[in-house]
Amino acid sequence: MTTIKEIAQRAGVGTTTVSRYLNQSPHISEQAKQKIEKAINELDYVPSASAKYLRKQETKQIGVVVSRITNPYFSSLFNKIERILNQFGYEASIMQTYDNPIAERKIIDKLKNQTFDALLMASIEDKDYIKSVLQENGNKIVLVNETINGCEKDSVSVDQYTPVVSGLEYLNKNYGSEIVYITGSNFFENKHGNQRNKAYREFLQKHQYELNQNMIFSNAHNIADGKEIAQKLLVNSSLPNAIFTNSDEVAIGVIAELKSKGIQVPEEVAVMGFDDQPLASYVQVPLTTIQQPINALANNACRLLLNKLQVSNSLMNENLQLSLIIRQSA
Amino acid sequence: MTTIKEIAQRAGVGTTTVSRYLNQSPHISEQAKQKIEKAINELDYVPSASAKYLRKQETKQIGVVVSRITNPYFSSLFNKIERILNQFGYEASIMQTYDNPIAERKIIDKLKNQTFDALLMASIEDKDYIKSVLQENGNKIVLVNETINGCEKDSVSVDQYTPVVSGLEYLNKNYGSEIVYITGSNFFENKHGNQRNKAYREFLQKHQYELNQNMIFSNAHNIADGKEIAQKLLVNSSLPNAIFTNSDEVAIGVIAELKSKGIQVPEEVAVMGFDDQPLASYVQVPLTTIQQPINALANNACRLLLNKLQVSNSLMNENLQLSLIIRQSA
DNA sequence: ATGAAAGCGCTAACAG
DNA sequence: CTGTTAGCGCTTTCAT
Repeated sequence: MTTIKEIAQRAGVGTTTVSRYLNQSPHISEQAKQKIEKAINELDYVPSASAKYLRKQETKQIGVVVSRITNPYFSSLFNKIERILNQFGYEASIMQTYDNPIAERKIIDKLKNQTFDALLMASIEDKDYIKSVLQENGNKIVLVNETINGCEKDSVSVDQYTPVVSGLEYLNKNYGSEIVYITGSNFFENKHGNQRNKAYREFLQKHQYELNQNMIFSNAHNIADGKEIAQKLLVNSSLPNAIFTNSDEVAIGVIAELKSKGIQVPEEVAVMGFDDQPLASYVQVPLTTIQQPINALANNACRLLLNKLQVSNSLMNENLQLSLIIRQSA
Repeated sequence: MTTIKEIAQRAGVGTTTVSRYLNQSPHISEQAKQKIEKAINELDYVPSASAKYLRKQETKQIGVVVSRITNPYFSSLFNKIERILNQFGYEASIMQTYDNPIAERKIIDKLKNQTFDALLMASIEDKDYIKSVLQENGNKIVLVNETINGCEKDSVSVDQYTPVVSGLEYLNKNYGSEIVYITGSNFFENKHGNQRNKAYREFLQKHQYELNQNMIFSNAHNIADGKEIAQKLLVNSSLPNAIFTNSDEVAIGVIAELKSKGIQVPEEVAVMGFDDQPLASYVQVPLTTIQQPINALANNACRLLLNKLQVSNSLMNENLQLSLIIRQSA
């Protein structure tokens, strides 16, 4: 392993000068520069990351926390974030929790142990814990499309309430009042924190529909979960008019299972997705879904983070709005 | 920032003892243990990663290089790799090149600067460069489903030649001899390195079909590329019998464009995917495709890497085989 | 424009 | 079972 010392010796200068060269400090003689460059090339020298980090007490690395990278909403969001952050001299890494609070804690440890200078969290498991971390490290975490009561200033998020109400009203008007509701959270435990769940509750209240536990499904995340829910629905004597899901992937699973049993979508049951993932328009029944403004979300999140880190930037605050995209599934 | 020294002071022991505690060394008195635990909790201490890495000259971090995380083949592969590596005390990070050799070099620098102890490369841009790196750091890189001439022992890969021939023969037999060929590489520059391209060339030769430049498309990677190729095809007076693609995403784009112009798939043009990505069976025309044995690939790659790193493991060498999955698109 | 030297937080001889 | 100390490779004061 080549070190700065060896480069210095070979170039016949001090380590300081090499370090200055590495950090493009201005005051170096052309001569020294040449010799250093030569030595670096000859020895294929790359400065040690950990030595630098230890000394500078910063890494310029940002962790982006998501529940799973296979979810296209998260991977698209990450791509956009990475590109923005790179422009400001930061590097981004995507970290997944697999919806597991223990994995989440390990990632938070990487903030505390200074692997990351800061974290962008697009997914949260243990709100109480994250809240406590936020108390200590308020300027090192930004929540992306996630909220914690009392931490509003650390969060960049789209109002989820209004579009969910619109989606439900759309379903109600066009397909009927029996609407199954699927969430990735736990509907009954998570009574207050979740805007989408709140929207469903209040939609029911407004129309004086009764809350039916059998029409609510929690903890759904992927295609397999969607299939499973559809199977449960299919054992009932009658099908609902519509199904409101929390993610396109879940919707895809629901539709696949329904169609495999000969049920027509949306004629017999309408299904609404969420996110508008890249493949939403290419699946067997193109998805009617609620689109996340991913680019604007990424932009605003990076803007808030850079401000917290006190790096000057000209990022503008973009308007965040979810919109209903009507295709064929509902 | 809390340091080991502060913990030592507060607990009334030396730093060594704290370090021993941190590294679960056996010889510590119960009393010391208690005091250290107390101090750690009170101060919310997490050991600095860079200090540890610098001192130990290893990070237990493995980088997994892919061209893009949004490609489900890569993200599924990464997930499997991550789980395996975790079992052996390593952590994995997914790094994307966006098909850009400069980004690739930056990732290689992270190997040289010791951010990563080793790299698993599922995607390669600059073969000559990677070959030279392999010469210096042969035991720190494993190629996953990529090959470089002369570096066979550093590579774990599925024979791509045979299944491509099978796929082409299948198309030829069922749909006719005019088969468009799409690759993610550059077909005409990359004459020898690519098994899939070689299979196409030899398929043509065997049947004495002529190689038609207009039927070959290079550098295709995603849905948009697929659409674009289909558009080019559509301006011709006659359509080919079939289209052989290099990835399900490209196939999805091709099919979407074709169908939007009223062309029936596979009746008018058959389309074959590649990879068997998770969504392959859920798209508008379920994809006939060639399945990558992702789990086995991940297993064998990790096995080779762990062996190179001299960590004992009981991973068995699994049989690697691509298989043709026939659904509806061809 | 350049160098000597201190020190970032940790681990591992070594000594006891 | 425990502590002292050197040193991993780098940046940064402080001289000159």
